[in-house]
Amino acid sequence: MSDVRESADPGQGLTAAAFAPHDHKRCRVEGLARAEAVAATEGLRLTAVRRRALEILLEAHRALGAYEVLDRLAADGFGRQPPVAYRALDFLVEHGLAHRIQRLNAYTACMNPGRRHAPLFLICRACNAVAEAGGTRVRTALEGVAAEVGFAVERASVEAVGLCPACRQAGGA
Amino acid sequence: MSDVRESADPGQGLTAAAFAPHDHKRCRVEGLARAEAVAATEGLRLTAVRRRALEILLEAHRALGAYEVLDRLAADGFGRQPPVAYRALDFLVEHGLAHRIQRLNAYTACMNPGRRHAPLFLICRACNAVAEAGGTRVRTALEGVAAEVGFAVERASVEAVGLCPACRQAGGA
DNA sequence: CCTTGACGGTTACACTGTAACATATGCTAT
DNA sequence: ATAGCATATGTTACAGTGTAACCGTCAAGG
Repeated sequence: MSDVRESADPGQGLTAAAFAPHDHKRCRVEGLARAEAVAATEGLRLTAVRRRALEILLEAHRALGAYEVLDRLAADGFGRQPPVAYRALDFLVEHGLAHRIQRLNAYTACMNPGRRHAPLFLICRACNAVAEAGGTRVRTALEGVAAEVGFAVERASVEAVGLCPACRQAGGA
Repeated sequence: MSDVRESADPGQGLTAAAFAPHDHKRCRVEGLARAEAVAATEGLRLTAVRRRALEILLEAHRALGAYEVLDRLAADGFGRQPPVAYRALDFLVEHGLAHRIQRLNAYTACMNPGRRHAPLFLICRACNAVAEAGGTRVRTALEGVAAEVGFAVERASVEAVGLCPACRQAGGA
C-alpha cells in the first residue's frame, strides 16, 4: 500500500500515466506515429478506416464501445454498419495496436504497441478512465499458477475495477 | 478490498482440480452443501430458482451462458424470460456462489464459496473447460502495480485462455 | 486483359442484457 | 389476525453487442 502519487515510473515500463494530467494532443500524435512505425516494420496495411479508428481511440482517451467508434467513423464518411467498426477494431486488436476491455465491452488504444507486453487495465468506476499498466510481475505470477496445474497460457486479460487517484481524493467512495 | 484470506494450503491453495478427472456428482452435492452453509451463516435466501440455477452450473461443470441456464430453468418449470436467469445468476455472483467469466459471457459455479478469495480462471480453448484457481500471488502482484500509480483495486478479474493439460497432450495445437 | 485476394460496404440476423411493470409470498408491527 | 411493507418471481418489450453472408471495388501479378 505504498502511496505513490505521480512519480516517474520505476522500471517495468509502466504506461499508466493515463491517470496523471497530460497533453492529449501529443498522445494522439505519438500514438499514430508509433502505429505507423509498427505497421511499416510488420508489413501491415494501416488503411484509412483502420487508421481513423485508431485515431478515434487515441483522441477519446478512454475506452469506447464499438458503436461509439462506428458513429464517429460514419460521421467521417465511412460506412455506418457494425461490421465496419468491428473489422477495424479487430484488426487493431489483433496486431496489438488496441486492446479490448472485456468488462466494458469496449476498446482502447494500446499505449505501447510493437513491444510484446502483458497489459493490465485499471478501470476507474467513478470517472471511467482506463489506464493500461505494463510490467511482467502479474504475468509471471499468472504463469506460475498455471504451470502448477499444467495449463499453458496463451493470452490473458487482467482487469481491475476501482478508484483512480483523482477520484479517490475526491472521496469517490 | 485488498484483504484476501486464503486457506492454509501449501503453495497457493489451488482449487483448479477441474482439469483432473474427478467425480462430478460429488462436485454437485458438495457444491450445494457449501452453498447451503454459506447461505445459512450469511442469512441469504437461497430460493428455489437460485438453488436450481446453482445446481445447473455445478452439473454442467463448465461455464454456461445465461440463456443456457435459462433454458434449463424453464424446462424445470421456472419462468422462461431472460430476467429470471439473470436475476438468479446475479444473486449467485453477488454472494460469491458463482463467478462470471467475462471473456465467455458465461457463468460458472464457485468452487470455494464462503471464503473471500481472488479467483483466477483458466479457460481451455480446445475443450472449453474452465478451472478456477485460487491463490494470492497474482492478486498481490496486481495490487503492487496498482499501488504504484495510486489506484485502489476493488474487484479484479483475471482470465487466461490457453490449453488445459489434457488438450495439450492431445496435441491441441 | 483477367484473375486473385484483401478490403470495405451492405442487409439481415443472432446473441446478450435490462427497464418497467404486475403478481405472489412472506415478514412485521399493531 | 391483518394491514402494510419488502422481497422475489413472473411478464412484455426493448436496448446493446456482435456476426454471417453477400457484393462491388481496387491493386498486384500472370
